[in-house]
Order: sequence, then structure tokens, then C-alpha cells
Amino acid sequence: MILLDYKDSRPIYEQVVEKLQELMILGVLEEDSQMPSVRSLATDLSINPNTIQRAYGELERRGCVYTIKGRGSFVGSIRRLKEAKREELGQKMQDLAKEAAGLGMECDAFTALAQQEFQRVNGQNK
Amino acid sequence: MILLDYKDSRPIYEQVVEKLQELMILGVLEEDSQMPSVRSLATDLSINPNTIQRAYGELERRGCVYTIKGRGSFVGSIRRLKEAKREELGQKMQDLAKEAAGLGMECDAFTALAQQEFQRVNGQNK
DNA sequence: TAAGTGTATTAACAATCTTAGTACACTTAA
DNA sequence: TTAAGTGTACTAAGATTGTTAATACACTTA
Repeated sequence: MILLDYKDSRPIYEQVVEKLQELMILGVLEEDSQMPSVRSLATDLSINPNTIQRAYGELERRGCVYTIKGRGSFVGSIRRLKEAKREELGQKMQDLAKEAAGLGMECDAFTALAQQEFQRVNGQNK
Repeated sequence: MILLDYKDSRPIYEQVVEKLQELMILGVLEEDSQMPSVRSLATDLSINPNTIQRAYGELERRGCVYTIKGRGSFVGSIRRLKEAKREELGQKMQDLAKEAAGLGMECDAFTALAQQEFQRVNGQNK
């Protein structure tokens, strides 16, 4: 379900948070469906339950997950998750724009770069 | 010359590296001019000389700085620095494009976002 | 010669991440 | 009622990283 990258400098719990959010957006984890339990996911990933606990706590803090005592954790609003992700995307693009401007890049060149990289990632257009 | 942000989660030596590179690109630190000495910069920033030493070592590793024994450290090729920064920018844009595609965004929307944020950062156009 | 360069080394401390082990309250199914 | 499964909380320990501290060395310059 999830593959950890131990070369990644980011902490494991952060990778878990991100991977689970991706699975929600991809529709693998459906809204209101039950998340894998803390212990089972820890076993699957061969890491400590405390690390998963921390990831789940973070997901709950962000509103991606809600918990019912004694029953488990469940997937929250995917619509809101997507909105939050788009918000993040806008912020990152703004940071990138500042950086580009600092390098003397013009608006046209910046948007051209955006188009180029997007098309490189996906096959041709879309 | 440099302001450190202690709220920033990144290590100090990394902030120093980035700030010094910015000063090079802005032309404040000119090519082949002498960098502030390890000890003087450490005193200015009220941090340990070892931390500056680490920053300088990193800058030298990246080719932004060269050293003459007993004389000091000097600013390297600014042209090459700018090229490296543009390279980084392209990589970041690619990462962003992947993220946008994952959110179901189309190419047009992505480039539109790029233009919008660029214009927001700078006054209107440019 | 003295002061100023970068560099190297060792030690210590703090913060963070991770693991380990245990415990508690709750829900569900047998 | 009991047993298993849930999330949660807590303490302790180890590893890693960032930072500071204190020296020391080789080099260059005035």
C-alpha cells in the first residue's frame, strides 16, 4: 500500500502522512472508509506503531481523518483535502515565482517553463 | 549583511549558504571579491565560527567560492551560479507539475497559475 | 614577528526521530 | 461476560544532526 524511502531525509511519519493523502486523492482510500489500524500498518511497514500514531495524529490535526473511540480512524472529507492541496500548490508556485524573479526571469519565460515541465511530466499535452 | 531567521526550521549553515548566494546574484558580492572571513562573519551573526566554516565548505563544494591558503575565500563564477539556480528552478517546477497533475489539474490551468503568481509577486506585468 | 586567513579536531549539549514496552478506555463480536 | 481489536498516552533509551566551545596548525601579509 505504501513504500517508504529511507534515502529520503524527511522523517518517516511525514512520508506516511503524504503517502496516505495521495491514496485519498487517488481514490484508493475512500471517504468515510476505515483507515488501516495503527498496529496493522506499523506491521506492514515494519516500523514502530508510535510512528504511525504520530502520522495519524497529524492527519487528524489536518482534518484528513476522524476517529471514533474504540472503532478506529476513518477518511475525512476528500473535497477539503483537495482544496488544501491546491492552496499549498499556489503557495509553492508563488515561492517559485519569487525565486525566478530574483534570477531576472520574465513572466513569459516563467509561464513557458511551467508549460514545458508540465508537458514533460505528462505525455505531450493533456 | 545577512539576517538569520530562527523560526526557520532549516539549519543555520544552510540559511547562510542561501543568503550568500542571493547576495552574489544581486551583485552585492562581486565575482573574485573577498568573502567576509569566517571569524568576522561569525561575530557579525553572533554564531559559532564552526557554523560559518560549514557554510563556506558547502559553498566551495558547490563551486560558488574558491579559497587561497592564508589569504581567504573569494566569490566564484556568478554566471555558473546563476545557471545552477536556473537548473534548480526547473527541477522544482517539474516537481510542482507532478503535484498539479496528481490533483487533476490541466496544463492550461497550471500555466495560468504560474502567470497569476508571477504577476502577483511583481507589480502587474514585467 | 604578529595578526589575519582557512582548516581540522575533539568534546559536549540540545533537539528531533525512532524504537521499545507498557498501560488504559473504548467498541465489537463471540 | 469475555476476548480481541481499536486509538491514545506515557516513559525510557538510542541514533542522528545541528550547534557551540576550545584548541591547534599551516599559510599569507604587513
